[in-house]
Amino acid sequence: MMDKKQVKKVLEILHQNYPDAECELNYSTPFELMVATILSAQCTDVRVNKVTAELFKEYNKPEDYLSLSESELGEKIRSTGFYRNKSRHILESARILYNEYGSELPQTREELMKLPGVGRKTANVILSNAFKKNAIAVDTHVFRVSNRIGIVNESDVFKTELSLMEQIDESSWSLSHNLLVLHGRRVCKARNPLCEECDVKKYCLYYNGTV
DNA sequence: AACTCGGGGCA
DNA sequence: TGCCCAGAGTT
Repeated sequence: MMDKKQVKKVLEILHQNYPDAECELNYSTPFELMVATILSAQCTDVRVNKVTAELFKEYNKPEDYLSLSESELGEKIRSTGFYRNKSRHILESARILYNEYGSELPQTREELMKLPGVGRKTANVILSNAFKKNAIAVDTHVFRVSNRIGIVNESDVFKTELSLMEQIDESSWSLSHNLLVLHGRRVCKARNPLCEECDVKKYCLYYNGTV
């Protein structure tokens, strides 16, 4: 496993490759970020962006969802997949936020994870991205890329989250999440990763161990 | 830990 | 046609 100095070097290289990383998940309100992140489960980013761009024109606050039925919202978000579950979760969460939180999102992980459809990953995205709480969200990209390179060596996403917090300075947790996601999407793909055009391959355990 | 939800894009 | 994608909930 890499030491912190090597990790920092890898992240610096990735940052040079992805200067747009800060702009990821830049929704205008925490509620919009929550909805978009719920929609993102097992769905590509371009489709989520396409759906939210249309949806948020009329439905961008919890109260906007109170009069929607599950099937009505389901049709609007159909193309993101799992739309019946997502529709139910979004409507239930909107109702809870309206009734119990004055339409504002809570800022603790415990309260966020009580909202239907909000798991640990989504809660951490909201904390780090909307509230700057310095959480680090581990999705499939972050899990795969950080373990391949050797930034961490863990068997599940929760342990990966804890190890990443040890390996990365707190001030760059949020940025590092975005860098690892972008690298996972564009280069370090789940299947057929583009190792030859990867700029951190010289540091990568996966590349140096298997190729 | 395994299973289910799911439409759309791509080979 | 078959495979895969910004996860979460239930058992």
